[in-house]
This record gives sequence, structure tokens and C-alpha cells, in this order.
Amino acid sequence: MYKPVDAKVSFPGMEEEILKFWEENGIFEKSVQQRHDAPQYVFYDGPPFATGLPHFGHFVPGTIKDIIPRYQTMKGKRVERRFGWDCHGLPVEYEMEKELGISGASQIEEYGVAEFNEACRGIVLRYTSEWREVVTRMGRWVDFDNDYKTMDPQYMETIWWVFKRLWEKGLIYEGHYILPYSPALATPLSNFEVNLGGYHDVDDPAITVRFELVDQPRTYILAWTTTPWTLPSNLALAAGRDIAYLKVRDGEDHYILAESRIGHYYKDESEYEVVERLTGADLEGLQYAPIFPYFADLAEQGAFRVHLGDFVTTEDGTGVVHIAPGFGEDDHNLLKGSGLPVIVPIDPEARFTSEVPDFQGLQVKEADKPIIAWLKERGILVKRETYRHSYPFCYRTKKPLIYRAISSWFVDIEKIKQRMLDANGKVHWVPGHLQQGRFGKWLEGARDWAISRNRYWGNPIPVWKCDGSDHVEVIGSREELQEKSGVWVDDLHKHHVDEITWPSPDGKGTMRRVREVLDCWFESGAMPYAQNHYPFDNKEHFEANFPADFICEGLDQTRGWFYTLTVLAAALFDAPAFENVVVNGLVLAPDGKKMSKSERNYTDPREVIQQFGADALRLFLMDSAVVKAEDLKYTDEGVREVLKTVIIPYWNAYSFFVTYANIDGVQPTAAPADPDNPLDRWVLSEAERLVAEVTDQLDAYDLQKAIDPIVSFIDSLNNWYIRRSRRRFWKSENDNDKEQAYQTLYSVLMTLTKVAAPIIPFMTEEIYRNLRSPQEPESVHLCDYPVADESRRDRELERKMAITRQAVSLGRAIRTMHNLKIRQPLSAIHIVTRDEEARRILREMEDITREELNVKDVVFRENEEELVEYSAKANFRELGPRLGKRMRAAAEVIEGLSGAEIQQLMEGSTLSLDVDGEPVDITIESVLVQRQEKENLKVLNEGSLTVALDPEITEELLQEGLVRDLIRAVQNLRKERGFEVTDRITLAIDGSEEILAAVRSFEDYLRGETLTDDLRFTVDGDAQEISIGDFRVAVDVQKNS
RNA sequence: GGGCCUGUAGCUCAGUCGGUUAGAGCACUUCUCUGAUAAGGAAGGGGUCACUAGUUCGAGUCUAGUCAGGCCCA
Repeated sequence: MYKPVDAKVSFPGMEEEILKFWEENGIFEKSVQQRHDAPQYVFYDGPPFATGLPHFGHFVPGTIKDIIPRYQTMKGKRVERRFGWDCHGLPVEYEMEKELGISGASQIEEYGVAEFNEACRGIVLRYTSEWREVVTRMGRWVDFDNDYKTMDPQYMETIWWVFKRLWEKGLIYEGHYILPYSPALATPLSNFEVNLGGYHDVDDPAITVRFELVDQPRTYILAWTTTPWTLPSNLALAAGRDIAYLKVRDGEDHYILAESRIGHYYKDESEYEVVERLTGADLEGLQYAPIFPYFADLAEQGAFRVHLGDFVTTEDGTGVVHIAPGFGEDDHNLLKGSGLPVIVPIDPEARFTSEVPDFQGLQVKEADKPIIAWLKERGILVKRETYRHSYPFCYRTKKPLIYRAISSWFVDIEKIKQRMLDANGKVHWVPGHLQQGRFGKWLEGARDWAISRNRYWGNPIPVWKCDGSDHVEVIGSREELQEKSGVWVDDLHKHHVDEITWPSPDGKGTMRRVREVLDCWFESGAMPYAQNHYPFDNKEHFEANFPADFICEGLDQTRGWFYTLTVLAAALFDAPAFENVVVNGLVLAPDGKKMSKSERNYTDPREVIQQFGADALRLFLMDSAVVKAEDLKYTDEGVREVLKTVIIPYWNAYSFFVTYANIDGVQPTAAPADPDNPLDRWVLSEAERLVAEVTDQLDAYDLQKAIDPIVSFIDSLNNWYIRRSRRRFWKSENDNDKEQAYQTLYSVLMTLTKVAAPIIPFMTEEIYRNLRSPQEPESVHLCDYPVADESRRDRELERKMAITRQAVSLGRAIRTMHNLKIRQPLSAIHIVTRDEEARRILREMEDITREELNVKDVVFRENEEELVEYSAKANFRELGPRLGKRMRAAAEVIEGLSGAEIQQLMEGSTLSLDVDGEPVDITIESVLVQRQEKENLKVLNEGSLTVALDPEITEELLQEGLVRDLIRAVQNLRKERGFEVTDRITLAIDGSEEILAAVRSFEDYLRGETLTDDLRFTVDGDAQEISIGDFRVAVDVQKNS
């Protein structure tokens, strides 16, 4: 006996039971251990920030990260799966700042770096238990106990090793980076923080100043700026190579500015005279006199010249941009490599230093007015306006930010770019366009990677510098640090290593660590090495585990994890870090917007699981383009739909099998060796096809395409195989046919269950556990994945059944059209086709057709021309390439072909058509034959198939129809009264003579169908009135003891 | 401003190498079937394939541009 199946099972409840079973029996661990000696399939888990709770966005990659490893495990691989946590970084510090009510460098240092960092450590793992709970509830198998954390000492030590390797390879350098900076906080801000503060429209002074050319006295280049305070730091001007400039005479002076901007400075042409037309290229290299004296001696090093920059536009200003490399990104890039220093004459609070004595102590924004006054006094100011633009503000102090150069550490991407591109060439991307598209383009345009952060809760950059010379040492391990300093540290965080110093070997000072910490992306990119504490431990293990076979994350990781993995793997090992990557898209709320907690525009994921179950949610998410980096609108209805159309029908097929197998007391173990019934052979072949298709798609990492065959197989199984086979299961004799039916259904259910197990792990486990024989593994997830065997396919049979189903579908349609309901038996259906092959097939499947359409006979004919009229259309695919421009004319001729001519073609003749005076030979291949039912005939055509009904209903057929109606009514009564399927009954009926006569004619049929032992023709008070055709009948059923 | 993706029925989405009547599911209307089923079947309404131009005998499909949405970057 199988465990009886509850047709109304609660899926979420069942899933919880399965979770318990997995937990108590260590199934996950067994699934890895039993492949102990098998080849590895390597998966890397990208670490999430655990600063928030998991949501739908995490379920998509989480489910993919479960399906592929489960699949590979069943395919015989050993797949270790360690969960990872990203512990460092700004989001954590930001959370902590909010809690402590502090912000910015000075306040954190006042609070105490050690205290601050320990507080951060305390909150990083705040939500890990919730994560574990939700991830587990979704059915994901991943090792939480043996997880990795980027703040573990071993992890951090490997990061130091990675840094040192890069340093040794000459890939690390110190430079400047232009960052948004909050003067009041004395801190550079990340993009994240800039977005927090947002942009506001402000009115800033916009001034135009003149720069006098050294070689052409009284000739000035005009430049425009909205940040007058950056002018004292001016070191160059930039013009656009292809911009048209004018040199104009204005009184005694000459001015150079962009032609298209001249209207902004002169009301009309009478005010100036054009002296010369120039392009940006003509201006390149011109030398001008600095307007402030502070850095004038830099002229010797090449300052105060005109450069060309492609960022120069003529939308505003003069078409010439003033360049201060310490205060603008374009400015900085323009002069990078010129040898000019990046001058930043301001202190941490953005006040001018003594380098700019005239404005010393003034905060830069406050210095705008005095600077403008200074310029005006000296006749340098040409024009003063106000300019409204959107400008970033500090999220904390609400004051405007400034852009300034910050000393930073960089990875030299330029040197390894080709290696990165080569590595990317070896990666299989899903979807494929990302390889050369978004990711490839990003790689090609990648600039040097700024890896330092002026923060606290992170991995300290392991660089010590001498405070008296420029001696630098990079430390690659704790042991090395101990050798240098005599101090062993267990914890590598900033507050533990900043105080460690040692005398500089050159005797000129003390070695002190630089203050910055590493970008946390550096840490996640080093995950393949750091999670194994490579190279300090696990050397062989790492080498066997690199690169990963498979990773999966969201599209946003193109610039994130995918990128940093690629950079570090190319730099260290000249290889990709992963071979296959599945990229998922964004899950949007039902309204098409981002899911937002504050707007409450989506259902709590836990409720969804509680209502529909994790299998349904998994299937909904995976059967969508979100597994190919496209957006998905989440709706509860979508999940309910999956439940209704896939999960429940699957369950019902299983429930059907168990119900009847228990009644008959059978427990099949395999498919029948050589089944007689074409339905069995067909569904077994379809199951084989299922295996082949799903395997192909999963091997290609296309989750969505892998699910299609599962869904359609479940449909075919229910709505064709089981429906057509029902009688074989409930008939009373236990013959060979019945046994084969059980074996077949058992076999395909087991195949389906194993095939679908990685995708819907819960219900497949439940079904498997009930159906398996004792010698089979205790869990479906410990089984081997079915292997597609082409020799067990019967493709011809698959085609036959498709034709049969088409004929049946036509038959049903024609019955409906003529209002002849299925329950009314008809004497014959005529199936007409010229296609001999199709006719042969349909004849083989005649039993199915006859039963399905409730006809006594199926008549096959080939003379369709009595029933339909032919017309033809050109087969453009065949004729197009041959005829070219004459195609259109030929199509017209073909449409004019007569029925007789088309018939000749069908019989194999070649016709010669006259197309624009030239002969064109056509065969049956050149046309598409269309059939139109002749009027006044009960005929329906589709493609080459035509069906016609024999609509005559004899007295006998009518009686049989009435009895069938009556049977259905009785069956309904049985159901309403809660009888078991096997209960025998006493049936009482009373009604008109027509009904009673029909019952007498078909009494055996009625008794057999309704399991009636006693049939009575009188009824008492409990009887129900029922309509049968045009008649009313009183019916009563009683269970026999 | 740049890069990438998306735009097809009321909704969610397929649509192969360019081939002429563009499909499915949901929803809707009508009918029907049912002793596994929350289902199934038949018919029906519903389309400017975002727009414009081009290439071609032929464009939902290829090219260019425009518009809209999304993501990332600036």
C-alpha cells in the first residue's frame, strides 16, 4: 500500500514536513558526501550585505543557485555550497552612524575608531538568522555552518596577500581621485551617500574671466566657471578640437571664444570685429599668464597652457574650460601624466591654506565673493551672471558638496585589460548578449580602479610608509607583520593594526600604516581565494576549485562582483574566475515599479510562501525571463496560476495513480518491457523526450526553456494519457493491459519526478518518497538524474499521436458546431485526407478516436474533393529565392489556379505557369494548398485533414445517449453523497417510458458504470429530480453494505 | 550625456534562417465535459507588432533614426 494521498493537500504544510525530513536525516549533507570521490562542480556564492531582510530580489538568484547545484549533484558531481556574508562597507557604517547619531570622519574619530568598529561588527550579522530561515524555507540547500565572512581574520589575511601580489606585479599605485566631499563632515562621500542627500537647484555665480596670452599681449582667451573659488588653483585651459572659435577685436583688446557663444557676450555684430577664425586645434599649446600668483612658478613645468579636451562643449560659457586638476574629474584626467602636481590648497574643512594667502582661512564657497571682487579690481572679470543648475548636497549637513582630489590607491587596469578581455572571452554568459554587450563594453572602457576608502569598518590597506622618507613596505600576512613589528594580531581591523609601527630600515623615521581601508568590492572579488584562506591553507583544495563552474547574480553585478572577480582573477592567475554565469533581472512590484517597503506595493514573501508554497513561487520565478536578465513583474495571481496549471495537475496525476494502485493493491517498479497499448508506448516516449529536452536546456543554463517541457508533459500526461487511460485503471478485471498501464504511469511519474526535482524540490520529494521501492535512495535528491536514451524514443509514434489529437480536436469542434454534444453517441465520423501516411496512422489510433468522440465507427476516406474546395497560395519560401522580382506576379497567377489544376499538382504533376510572359515551372512544393469546406455540409477542415459527421441519430443511439446522461447524474449523486469510488449501490429510478425503455436496453452498461448491484424502478421520498435531455427523472442511490 | 536591455491582444509573454492569415496563457462571452482535477474541451470578440525612413520580390524579424520604460555609468 502507498500512503493515501490527500487530493486537497496543503502544499506549504507538506513543504514544512519535507524540510523537517531533510533536516533530521541530513539529506543535503548526504547529497554532497555520497559524491565524495566524484568530480567537483564548483559553485561560488556571491556574498550579500546582510543589512536588510531577504526579499523577492534575492529569491531569483537564490533559486537558480539551488537548481543548478541540485541538478549537477544528481548528474553525479560533488557540489559544495558555502554561504557567504559581505560584512564590511559603507552600508554598515551608515547604519551605525544612524544608530549612534554621528557622521563624518571627525565625529567617528571623536567617538573612537575601536568602539565604532566593534559596534559595526555587532550589527553586521544582525539578520543572519532571518536570512537562514527564509533561504532554507525557499528550499535552497547551502552550507550556513561552514560559511565565510569577509571580516574573518583568515579571510582578511588572504586579502592582504592578494594586495601584496598585485603590488609585486606592479599593478598598484597611489594617485588622486576626484570625489564629492562634504566640508562640514571633512569626509569624501560615496555615490550612495551623494544620492541620499540628493541634488537641488541652486543659483551659483557664473563668471567669465580673461586669460592673457603670453605671446600676444592684449589678446585674451575667455573662460567661464560656476566655481570661482577654483580659479586660484587654475593650471590650464581646455578647448574642443573641432569647436569653431573666433578671435574678435573689441576696442584695444582681442578675445578668443567659441563662435556659437559669441551672441551671449555681444548684443550685435557692431560691437566687435572678427579678426580670425580658429579651431580648437589652433589653440592647443598656447601659453597664457596665470591670473593668480600663487602657483605661477609651475609655468616652468608646463602649466598655463591650452589643452584639448573632448568634454568641452558650447552649451554654456565660452567653449573654453578652466582647468583645476584638484577640483574636477575632467580637469584631473586632462593633466594626468603631464607631470604637473595636483594642487589642493585647502584644509580638511575646505578652508584655503597659506598657499593662497589672500583668502587663507576662508571656506571655499564663502571665498567666491572676495575672489570675484579681486578679479574685478584687476580687470580680469569680463562678465558676472547667476546660473541655476542642480547641485549635490550633503545628506547630513544639508550643505553643498564640493569635488576635490583625494589621495587614493589604484589598481592599474590598463596593464591587465587585455587579459581581462581574454578571460571574458572564455565565459559562457546567460543571456549571451552580456558577454560582448554590457559586460564586454564595461571592460573595454574600464578605468583604473580606486580601491581605497577613507573609512573605518573595512580591511586596512596593508601599506606602511616611513614618516621621514618615501620608503614603503607592503605586508602580505600576519606573520610578515610580526616579523617586521614583533606584534602578532589575531584581528586585522583598523583599530588593531593602526598603532603597529616599526623603525624605517633607512633610519630616517618610523613606518606607519596609511589610513585608508579597502573598497569592500575588492574583498568580494577576492572571494575565490579568501574563502579558502589561500595560500596559507587549502592550497590543493583551492587549485581544484578554481575557476568556478558556475555563479549567478543580478544584472547590477556587471559593475560589481562579476567585474571585481574578473579583475583579480586576470591579475593573479590570467584566467576567468568563472566559466558559466547566469544573470538575473529585477523583480518589480505588480504596479511595475520597484518593490518598496515604504509604499507597501507587494505582498510579504513569507505570506506568499505560506499561501502558495515555495515550489509554486520557485516555478513562477524561474518560468520567466527574469532568469535572462529581464525585469519581471511579480503578482500573486501569477503564482496562483502556476499552482493551478502545473503544481496541482501534477499532484492530481500522482494522486490518481496512488488511489487506484491502492485499490488494486499493486506496486509497480518499472516500465513495462514491451507495452502493447499505443498510449503506453506514446507516453513513455514522451517521457524520454522530456528528459532529453530538460537536460539540454539545463546544460545550457536556460532555466526558462528547461521548464517548458515539464509543463507541457504534465499537461499531456493529465489531459491525454490519464484521461484516455482512465477506464484501463478502473475496469474490474486485473489483466495484462491494466498491469502495463500501472507500470507505465508509475514509470513516467518517477521520471517526471526526478527530472523536476531540482526545480520543485519539495513536492517531487513527497511524491518520490511515497512511490520509491525500499532499495532505492531515501530521497529523490540522492538519485541519479535520468539519462536521455534516444533508443527509447519513438518519434513516429509521437507524430502519430499529434495527428490523432488533431483529428479528435476537429471532431469535437464539428460536434460543437452542430450542437451534437459528446454524450450523444453517433454512428460514424468520416476522416478524410489525401495523405496516405496520415490515414494509416489514424487507422491505427482508431480506438482512441472512436472513444474520445463517442462514435460507433470511424470511416476513412481520401476523396476530400467532394467535401472541400481547393485554393492555392504561393509558397514564398520556396519560390522567392528563385523568382526574385517576379515573385509578386507569380503569386497572383497561383492564386488564380483552378481546383482541377491544384489537384494535378497534388497528384505529382508539374505545371508551367506564364508569369509576365515567361514560363515558370511549379510543383506541389511551390504552393500551399488551402481547403474550404463546401457549403451545406457538416464538414470541418484544418490543414490536410477534413472531418465530416454522420449526424443521423437512430433510436438506439438516442437511447444510449439518454443512458449516458443518466449515468453522469448517478455518478454526481454518488459523489455528492460521499461514496467511495469502489462502493456498490442500489439504484432506484422512475420516469417517463422513454427513459425506462432506454434503461432496459442498456441496463448492463448502466450497472457496470455505476457499480449498481440492485436496480429498482420505484423511488421513495429521498429521490432527486433530474433533467435528462427533455425528460425529468427521479433518481435515488443507496450504498450497499 | 554615454552604454546595454526592453517595447507584439485588456494583462503576462512566445515568435527559429526575413517568407505573406502574428501565436499561447490569463481575463471576458457562449456552449460543453467531468467519479483524479482547484481542472479539461469547442467557438468567439480582442493587434497600426511603439513610431518614421531605408534595404528587399517580401520586414514583427535586418539597418538607421525618433519616442517611451528599465538598469548601469557620468
